[in-house]
Amino acid sequence: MEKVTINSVAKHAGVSKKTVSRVLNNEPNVSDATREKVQQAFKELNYRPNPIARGLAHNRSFIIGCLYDNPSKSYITRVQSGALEACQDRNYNLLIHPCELRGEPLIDNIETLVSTSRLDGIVLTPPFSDNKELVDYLKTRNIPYARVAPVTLEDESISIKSNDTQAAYEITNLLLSLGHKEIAFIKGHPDHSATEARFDGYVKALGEQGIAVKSEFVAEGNFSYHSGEDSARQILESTTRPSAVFASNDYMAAAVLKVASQMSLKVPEELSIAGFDNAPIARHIWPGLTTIAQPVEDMTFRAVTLLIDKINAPESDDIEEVFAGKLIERESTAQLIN
Amino acid sequence: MEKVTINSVAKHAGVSKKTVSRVLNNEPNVSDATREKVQQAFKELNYRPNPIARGLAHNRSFIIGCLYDNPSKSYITRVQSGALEACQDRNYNLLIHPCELRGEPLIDNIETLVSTSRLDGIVLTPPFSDNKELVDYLKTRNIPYARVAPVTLEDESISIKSNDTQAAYEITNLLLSLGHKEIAFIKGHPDHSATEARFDGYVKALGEQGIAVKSEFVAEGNFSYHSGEDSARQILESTTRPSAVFASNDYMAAAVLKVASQMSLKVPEELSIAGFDNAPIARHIWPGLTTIAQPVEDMTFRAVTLLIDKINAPESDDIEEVFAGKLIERESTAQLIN
DNA sequence: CTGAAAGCGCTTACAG
DNA sequence: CTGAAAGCGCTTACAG
Repeated sequence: MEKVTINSVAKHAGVSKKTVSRVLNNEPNVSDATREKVQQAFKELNYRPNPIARGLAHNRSFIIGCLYDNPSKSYITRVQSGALEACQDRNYNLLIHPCELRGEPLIDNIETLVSTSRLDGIVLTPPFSDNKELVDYLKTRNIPYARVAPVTLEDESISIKSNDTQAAYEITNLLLSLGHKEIAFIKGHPDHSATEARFDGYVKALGEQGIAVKSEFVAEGNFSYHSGEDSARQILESTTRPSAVFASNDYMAAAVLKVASQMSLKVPEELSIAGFDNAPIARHIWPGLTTIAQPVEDMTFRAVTLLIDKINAPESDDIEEVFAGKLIERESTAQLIN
Repeated sequence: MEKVTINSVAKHAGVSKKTVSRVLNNEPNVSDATREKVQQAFKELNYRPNPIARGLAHNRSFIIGCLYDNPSKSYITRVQSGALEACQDRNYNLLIHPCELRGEPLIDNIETLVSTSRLDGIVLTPPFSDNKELVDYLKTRNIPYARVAPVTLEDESISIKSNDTQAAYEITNLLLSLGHKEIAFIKGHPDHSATEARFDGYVKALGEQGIAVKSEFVAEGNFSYHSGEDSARQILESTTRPSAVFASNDYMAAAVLKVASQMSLKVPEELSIAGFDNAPIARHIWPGLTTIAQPVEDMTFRAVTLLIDKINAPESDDIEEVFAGKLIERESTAQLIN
């Protein structure tokens, strides 16, 4: 295949390459006749602009980086899918960058990423969305970024929030309305600020019913299946066993279900279980998990879209939006039987 | 931040930019003294070569595309993780390209991808690894590619194979050795050639024991959880119920477990279940699934590594390697009780 | 062993 | 409305 460049097109259309460039970028100041002639040439030669050359001239890479450190593969896939869609809409590429928060020095790692890949912008997912050090670094380096689901860190930047506290409040209220009073809670990873947010919702709902939070009913998990197992044992083997467990993600909730099976506790008859996230496993196990569905794809799509807009109009205002989660009732929760 | 380019380095080190370029690319013909001077300048200025400029000059993008259409998110994540590692080792970037085999015209889609992103190479995962049309297109376009887990399509190219037939044979033999004779099978998606390969292993193992394959024990799934559910109902509600079900991936096996629970069939006491892939769900449900672990990350890592080598030495021979799967026994299979 | 020139395919000022 | 020149940051021939 002979290379088709802006020069071939210019020659073919009998205009200068600058004019071709103008048509390419939908700039004004081209006569309709010329524009059509050039577009005709595009078609006839099957011309595709070379993004690398364009990137060099613009000093842009048209690449967005996506930073994550999350144990949930389904979460990551959903994040990617939303980010990818937003990139494709605007002719950007997506670079994925898994990275351990507690691994090698974070800032060094990101510094290398940014300078070797010349990212135009970066989208932060939990737990990075709340990482002050990182956000500060990006700010001083003047690298555009957007945050997905930040919780604790207030920051003037594109922020697409979820309302974890409200969602956890709703799911706890569901359990309360089913007659449960002894409701245990399994916390997530301490590095993720959603952990506290979800716990707050649980505490708030109990508080409104005048129910005290019992420390033996609160276990420290870390969002992993394994931690859910340990937490479930600790909770279910305590002398006063709860009638419901609210695990702050679905993996841990699935682990509670496993432990319950092993202890021959029937779910939901003898134990109600609720999760969070609506991960695939929530509907792939039996009984299916009552949980909160977060619009993860939509949130990431929005974050990346706003990020790209920002890159192209740096003066624009930073936007903060909240996307609500949705309660999904499945078979793992039921009315308390006395 | 002032931009640090090859020119700044050259000025700082008191040499020409060509010499800097030579040091950068580890070319010979530079005196040790000069080389050190330049490297010193790299450090002092904290110089990072601009890959876009390099790409333009080389007519290279240093980007590898990863093509997939797979219902299993965990499979995709594992593929990505292996590919990413290989790319990072060699300073390439990874572009992910989910794509529906039966969606918009495949070749058009890939044509657009290749020409807009200027991929240097592309790694094909199932079901694309066996897609003759696609492989032919890449060949005529002279785009380097590597195939992960191809089965049916013979092709002179980098191919990292798994041995699905052998693995399915082993898992069927395990069930047979546990005393099972009535073993049902759930097939995968007809577009994936692993589907037939796995079925072949099942047929072979039964054949060696003189057991006929009963058509009512073979269900047509498509690798999705939902298809597993339908298949499980069909099989378990038949008049002569099997004592074991071998589903050709773990999602479908998990669905069999769900249906068994709903029918109050105890697993593994009354029904043994085996899966394939060792997806996370295999150990996240209870009882855990007996399955085959494939070294997916290693396979993809190897494929991408060889692909990048090939890009840099187009004359090199194409390599074909086979990676074996490993049988993992968990709680979902047990000795047949009469 | 080292460098000046030209070029990769596009764009941004600047002219007209 | 259109174009000739210079440049993005690097590399590939070609000289010396």
